[in-house]
Amino acid sequence: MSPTSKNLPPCDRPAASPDAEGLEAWAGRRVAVALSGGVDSAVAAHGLVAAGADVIGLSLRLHDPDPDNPLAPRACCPPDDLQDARRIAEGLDIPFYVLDGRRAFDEAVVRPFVRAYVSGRTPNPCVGCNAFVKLEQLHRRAKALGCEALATGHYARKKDGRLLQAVDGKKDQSYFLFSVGPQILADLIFPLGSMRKEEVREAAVQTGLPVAHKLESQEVCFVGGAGAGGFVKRQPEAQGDHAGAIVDERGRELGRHAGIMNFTVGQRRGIGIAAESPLHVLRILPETKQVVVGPAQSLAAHWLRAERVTWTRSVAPVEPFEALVQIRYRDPGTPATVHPMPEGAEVRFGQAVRAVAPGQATVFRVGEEVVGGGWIAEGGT
RNA sequence: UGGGGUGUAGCCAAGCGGUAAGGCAGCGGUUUUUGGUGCCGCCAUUCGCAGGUUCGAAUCCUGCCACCCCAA
Repeated sequence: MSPTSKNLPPCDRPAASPDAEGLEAWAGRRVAVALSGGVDSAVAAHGLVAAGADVIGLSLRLHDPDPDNPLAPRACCPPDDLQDARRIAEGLDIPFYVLDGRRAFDEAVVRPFVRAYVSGRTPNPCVGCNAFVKLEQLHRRAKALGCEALATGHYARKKDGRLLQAVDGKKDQSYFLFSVGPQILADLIFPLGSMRKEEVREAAVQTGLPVAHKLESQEVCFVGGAGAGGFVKRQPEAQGDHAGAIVDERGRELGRHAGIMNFTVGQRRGIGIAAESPLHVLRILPETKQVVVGPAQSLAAHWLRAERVTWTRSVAPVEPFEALVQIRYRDPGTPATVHPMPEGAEVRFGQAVRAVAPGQATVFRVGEEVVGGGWIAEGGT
């Protein structure tokens, strides 16, 4: 059978599947809203309140401030934001609860983040945070509170129970949601999915939300000013010597580096070696602590192997299918054939992709639907 | 101490009388709910050193120093 999207299993659509379109449908119904303290979730909450829903605001405390390692000013989900979330809830006159997600966050996000760097991979903590911490915890509480659905400020859409990209391609966050299981996905609402960021911002200003002018978050939330490398170095898992050689593709030593955790595949800056053309990190070898560098063209790859692959539909595909595959956030996607395998998948690209970085999330799309994704284990030409 | 060559920013390197290209590295900013990429900007009052010629020298002359090669 030739690989085609026809090989995807049908989607079993729950009769009461809450879709994002038409918030009016939620009038009089109880809905929880995840409030981060930022603009997006505030507008989402406002939309539901305006639609006449019985809204409950929920926030999650993910980590405590570290006085020795102050957070970057634009980090997402800092503890301070809980105060903003509360102000928003008060302004909307809705009940507001804060859950303690600190332990789950540490176990499911921070520890794996550190382990990944120590073993030469480049983690994306935001994916796991969304799926394993935020949505998991908030969804459970929402259910316990008798809510029919959980709304979030993600830029993503749902249609017939399927996870779709947001209308605003620049802000689309469906990538971060690939590992949200079908059970939770069925109960999610994305009120911002059809809005553009400017419209959201405008709506926040119009309705006088207190956080209307807050900046976009754009840093790993728990990593302080010293950056990921500095944070990792301080962790118990990272004790010991991670320094090693910087070598070219033939294995010749070109220089030394202070620690494997300061590099990621594709990286150019910070290598510190002058060459005729810019050098990029090609591979990181944790066993020998070597960082292999070479010219940009050596970053081209045609396949990757993903592990811990999950599917957004309740029936996982078993046959190969054609998809648009993203290998990093904000990657428009490259045509490829996805071969589902037990616990994983192998992806063969129709054209070269640049810098396949182990540890990063790869997401499989068919049209605008996110059908699944996994974690990059390795890639090659 | 015979001969030849080269000395320009951290590295590579153009310039060969008219007032210091470019690349790499580095630094800063921008883009971005990860990392990275990309993009923008900055980065030699000075050309191994000391004299001289000239209106004017990195470019010409003299001397010195350093390194490289050939060679016996």
